[in-house]
Amino acid sequence: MGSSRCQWGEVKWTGDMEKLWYTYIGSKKKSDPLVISESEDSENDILGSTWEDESPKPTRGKKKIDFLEPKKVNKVRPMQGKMMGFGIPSLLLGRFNPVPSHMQGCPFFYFENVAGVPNNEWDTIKRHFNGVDPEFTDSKFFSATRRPRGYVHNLPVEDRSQLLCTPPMTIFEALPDTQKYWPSWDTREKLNCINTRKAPDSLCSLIRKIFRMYEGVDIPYYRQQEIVQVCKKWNLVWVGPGQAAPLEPFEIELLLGFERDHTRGCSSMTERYEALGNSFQVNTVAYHLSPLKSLYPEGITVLSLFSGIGGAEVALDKLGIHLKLVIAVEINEKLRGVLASWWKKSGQVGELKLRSDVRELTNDALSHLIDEVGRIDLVIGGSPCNNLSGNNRISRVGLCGIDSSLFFDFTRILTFVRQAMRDRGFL
DNA sequence: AAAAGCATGAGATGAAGA
DNA sequence: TCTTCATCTCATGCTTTT
Repeated sequence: MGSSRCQWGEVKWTGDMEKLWYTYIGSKKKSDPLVISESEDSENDILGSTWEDESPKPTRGKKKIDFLEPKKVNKVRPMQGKMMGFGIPSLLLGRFNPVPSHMQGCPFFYFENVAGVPNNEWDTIKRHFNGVDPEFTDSKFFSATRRPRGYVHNLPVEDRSQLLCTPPMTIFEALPDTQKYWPSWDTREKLNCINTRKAPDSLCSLIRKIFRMYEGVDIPYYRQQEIVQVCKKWNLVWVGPGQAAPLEPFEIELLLGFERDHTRGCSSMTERYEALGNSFQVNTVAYHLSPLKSLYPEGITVLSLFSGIGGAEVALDKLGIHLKLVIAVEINEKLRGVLASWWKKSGQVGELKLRSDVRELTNDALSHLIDEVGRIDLVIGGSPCNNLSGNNRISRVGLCGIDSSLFFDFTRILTFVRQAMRDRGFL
């Protein structure tokens, strides 16, 4: 059942292919119309007549699929919403509680993590920041990719500004070469969230085969929907006729607001995808950090935790804020190298201090460090999200997870630094 | 040894409908 | 106001290939 004998040209649709296809779509349902469609004769499938006669029965618990042509075009979703609406925050001023007085002032702090966390962990995060509300922002308002994130900070929100160099805001603007291959029925304007893994080539060749199967005839609407579904799920773009492919690292770099080949220093493609998937979207962060420019005309001293490929540093630099001194803490040696090479390449004249592990920044170590540097103006970073991300099906256990628990080092370090600044009269 | 392929859903959100 | 339904998610661990 389901294994079809129908054949178009050289390509035969086998049971194995079908199984793989549905694995990639992510559907558990084996009673989807694909099976029905190819059980009997394939002629009707191609012509689509079967599907127009078939009245879609919205059975409970099953996924409803439109068999007919779409009646209306995609609606534009309103940009505002409730607490989790991910609007541009300046439009929502007054919605957030003010930062408690004892959390205001020097040093500023800026913490980032994924928006969709289990167990109401944002409440826990808020509690560990002494009641500072997270601000939820989606990078789709600053770039061509989605990236819904929560940011806890005590930065001023008045007089924010975006980078003068506005990034491409749509897929076609970001990837103009792909436009001529984009099927009309793939109506995406924004890419989904960049993650840490590349889509497998087997999926892309499967899509190629499907296009070859329907060579000369229209691809049925339900099949178009399936293809769009996998493209969304795996963030594929069209790089040839009927040919979808994952984003190249340099494309992700540009989408996230970095220079091309920013992560060239990584030791492998796998590592490069992983580092980029874990990174900030530079323009979004720059928007939040923009008020710092007028506050620190002489330059800024930054403690950057979980630095990764240096999204925070790049954002500050793009804002034109002079980096007097950056203490960057990053456990991956290659990524420290990426940051160091950017530091040199971008002509920084300030000092870059590299540390490897936030856990090694004990109170004693911090004390020494602060004696050495004097004053810290900004503590910034995003702690590991693997135990929080919805993509994790194995160990999505929350903040207590083996990696995500490093969050508590962020607040521990922040508390110590704030106290030290207070002791030195910098508050 | 290193890199890539492959199999693995729940849970939250928000729009639309009842 | 309540229900339904589509949509999306900074991934992990094992196996296979290079």
